[in-house]
Amino acid sequence: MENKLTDCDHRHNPKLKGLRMTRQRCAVYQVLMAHRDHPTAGEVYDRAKHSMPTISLATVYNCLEALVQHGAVRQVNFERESSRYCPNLTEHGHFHDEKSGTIIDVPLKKGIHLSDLLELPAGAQIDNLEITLRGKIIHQPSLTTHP
Amino acid sequence: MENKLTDCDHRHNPKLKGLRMTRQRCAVYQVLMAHRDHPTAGEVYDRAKHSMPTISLATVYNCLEALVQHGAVRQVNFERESSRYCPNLTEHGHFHDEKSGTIIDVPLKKGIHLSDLLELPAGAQIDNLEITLRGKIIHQPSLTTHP
DNA sequence: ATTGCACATTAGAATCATTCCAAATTTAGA
DNA sequence: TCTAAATTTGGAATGATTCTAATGTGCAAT
Ligand SMILES: [Mn+2]
Ligand SMILES: [Mn+2]
Ligand SMILES: [Zn+2]
Ligand SMILES: [Zn+2]
Repeated sequence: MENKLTDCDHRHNPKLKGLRMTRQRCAVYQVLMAHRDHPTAGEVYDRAKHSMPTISLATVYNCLEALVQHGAVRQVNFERESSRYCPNLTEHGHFHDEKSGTIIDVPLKKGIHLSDLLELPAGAQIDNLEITLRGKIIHQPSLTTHP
Repeated sequence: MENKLTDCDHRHNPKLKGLRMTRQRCAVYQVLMAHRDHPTAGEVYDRAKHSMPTISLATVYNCLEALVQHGAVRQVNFERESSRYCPNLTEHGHFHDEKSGTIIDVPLKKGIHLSDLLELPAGAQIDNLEITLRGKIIHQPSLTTHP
């Protein structure tokens, strides 16, 4: 995937409106948008160095924090592992496949209300919800037959 | 709440069956059962020292790990904060009240299936589910009137 | 009740993701 | 262009957790 300069241009990307844009933030943002997976800060650092060999790890942490605060990307945590960063802004949880180590986005079904699922505390105003799943992908024998 | 010696006795507590019981594991387990809140390892350490002043922090970590592996307590993580430990073995999520810092158990409603809520990946076998909420408790003005 | 040994405890050192620091640089609006 | 405020940077600091290796103990089998 090419680096589109407009990715980091406020005029074309409303998600970044109001966030002061630096070369470094642009590079970090493009790293996340390019693969749409869930890299750690260290992995973002490695990828960002391709287009900007002088960027520092501290800056990658700073940029990721700015993007998260701004709501342009999400931070994802599994147990006590390194934080990961997610470019998918739709409501979703995360499935960690223990076999492959992959993290898979798990969309919430439409029209589901939290109060349908949980006995929420009275007066609770929910600012943030995180749903995390761990397990294995079992290969189902295909039901279709090969003639 | 009193320390009941039988808390850590395999004959009276099936949750600990098969787990080799030491004075330290008993003390740590009793700490968790006594308050039924969500202390960090450091907080468990401080409390355990009341009944066993010589216990070490490394041992508290070891005991907590053993109890978690055994399924006798649960480990709970919020973002990158210190792990917390939970004695409630029923299916529930956790609400972190940003005002008070308290963590409140949030029971799952009966008869809810994950597949009702999430578009699970095909063939996913879920070994672990974590639901984490962050927010504030808003005090509702009471609807009852005082004469 | 004794014994043997696999497993547990302990203090302290090591790890390592993340945050902090303070000096140099850059952004973006006036 | 000029300036103030924000950002970047390399390196040091932090802090929760894990590791190490010496010592101690639970408990099943005798
Ligand atoms: Mn993994
Ligand atoms: Mn808090
Ligand atoms: Zn995601
Ligand atoms: Zn709980």
